[in-house]
Amino acid sequence: MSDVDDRNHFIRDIVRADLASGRVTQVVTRFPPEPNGYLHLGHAKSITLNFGLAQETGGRCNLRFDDTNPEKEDVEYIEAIERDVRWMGYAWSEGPFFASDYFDRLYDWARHLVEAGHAYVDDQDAETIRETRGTLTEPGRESPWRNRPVAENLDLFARMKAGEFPDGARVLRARIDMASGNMNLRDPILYRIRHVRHPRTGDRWCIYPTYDYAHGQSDAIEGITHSLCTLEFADHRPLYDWLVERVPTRARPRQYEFARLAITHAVLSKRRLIELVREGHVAGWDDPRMPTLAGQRRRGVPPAALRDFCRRVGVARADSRVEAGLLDHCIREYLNRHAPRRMVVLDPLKMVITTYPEGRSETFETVNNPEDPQAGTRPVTFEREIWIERGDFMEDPPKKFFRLSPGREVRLRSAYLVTCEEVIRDEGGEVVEVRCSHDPESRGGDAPDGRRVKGTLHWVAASTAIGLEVRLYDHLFAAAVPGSEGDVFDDLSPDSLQILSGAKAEPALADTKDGETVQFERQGYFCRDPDSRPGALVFNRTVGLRDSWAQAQRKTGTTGTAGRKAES
RNA sequence: UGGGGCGUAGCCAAGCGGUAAGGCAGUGGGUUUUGGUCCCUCGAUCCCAGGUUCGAAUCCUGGCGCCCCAGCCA
Repeated sequence: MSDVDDRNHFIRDIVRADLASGRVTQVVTRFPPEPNGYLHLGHAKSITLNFGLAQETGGRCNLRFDDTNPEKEDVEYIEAIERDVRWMGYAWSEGPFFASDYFDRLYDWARHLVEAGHAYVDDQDAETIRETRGTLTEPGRESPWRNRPVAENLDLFARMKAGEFPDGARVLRARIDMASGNMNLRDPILYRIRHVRHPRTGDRWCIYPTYDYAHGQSDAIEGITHSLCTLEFADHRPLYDWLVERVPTRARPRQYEFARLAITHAVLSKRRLIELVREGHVAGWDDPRMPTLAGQRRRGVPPAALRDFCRRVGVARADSRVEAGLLDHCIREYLNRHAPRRMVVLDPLKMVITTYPEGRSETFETVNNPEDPQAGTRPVTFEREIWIERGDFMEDPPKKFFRLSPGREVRLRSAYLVTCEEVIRDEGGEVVEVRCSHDPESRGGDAPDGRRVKGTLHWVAASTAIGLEVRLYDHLFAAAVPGSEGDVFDDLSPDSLQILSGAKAEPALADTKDGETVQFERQGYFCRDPDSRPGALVFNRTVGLRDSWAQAQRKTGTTGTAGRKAES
């Protein structure tokens, strides 16, 4: 994993060429979210691209809210977005900016367009405008108001602004070409009347600029050099250029489009995400199963892993869908080197070491992270009664199962080699306890005679164990491409959340803070959830460890071990 | 039958006329007090068909397939 992005993509080529040719002396990009929803993985790609490009070229990147449609926008989103961008590891030196900061200038520039005969006030209603726009194969028809005198247009536009007309009564349109093959050039609407209170400008305005008009001009105002957006805006580029060339500015921002991010087993459209939240399919915007940045944060995904993911995904113009497994890989790679190890038993089975004296206990210094010597060690208490993972014991094991089974010797991590001598069951035949003998010579986990055991188990001393709730999350959608065969919600996975309430952990786990991610040895990475309270910890599974044993079992059709799901 | 894009290995993605990078997934093997990590191992002639060229994934022509556009959303 590396934040140094050495791989190339076409936008970086363009940026470097512009710098080399002197077209620009400094790269200025912007990340322009509309505050009408939470940021998600798709935005992470854009954030990484925009801020990353500015960072690596010594330029700057503005956070700019595209708040031109007060009907859908809300301050709640503004705060969430700022928090998420910061969490991704990026900062803006000035601002944040808002398109609404430019409403006055935008209005003046619109008057300028009118004066030059490039825009006019159209009295037609929405329906008429739609009908006269033509179709994909037929040209549109010009509005009867298209050739209105400049003075009249100016007057009407001023009165629109003054609030003299009701919503939808008139619009300001660019005067381009009703017969263009590009629908965006068929006299696109620049301003519409909306008597709606704006989150930031309040009631000062009742006319609001459309995206097409506001975006490019805001770019010009901010001195943006490279305006990066997704593919569906490619058709808007001619309009983007048309406007910026006719408005009184010397700035010449250029728009470049790249393919938006799509991921398997997930849905990334704002509309879908809002439905998931509103209809209660998830616990909220920050549900760990959500592809929102808030959700990923709560899931325990490190921002560095997300940046790495975006880097690996690349930037191109081909529509694509990345496998969710790539994100998992990035998360594991980062956490493997950074997350301290702890022993936690998710599905406890009691083990009594019959040869170990009752009442006695001892402490072992255990390494916190074999990948990071700096992480140090911690003491772990061992005693006669401990908890082991139920799935680590099988009375009648399949071939190559090298965990515990009758007569078999395994290692208890950092402690002793133990051999299963007896199995205790309840009336129902359920195994409730396994009894083992231990080899006192194997203190620490190695036998002095050099004999080897194939299995190493994690365990937790019974008397000092702390209980906790563990939430095992899996893909929200079972289908790789949700909705590809019907309704999206039919593809919601029934197994996306499994709650384990009886897990047992070594005491050191209590020393974590909310949001901290640790590795539960042999199981996966887990992040302490803010729902945690003293004595009632809650951990979310961020991602499971790779599990070649479970994978092999799946392949041979054998039932996998309980509580283990690596999932790709 | 309009306009704009895209098509390189299961999934991403380099390549910009000189004889197919890399990552993920998968395979086989080694190391291992996490069946984790780590280390080796194995895969494509580039949507198709013609053409230009000593030579083409890269240029030309013609097909085929997929995506986007008819919001006073962004």
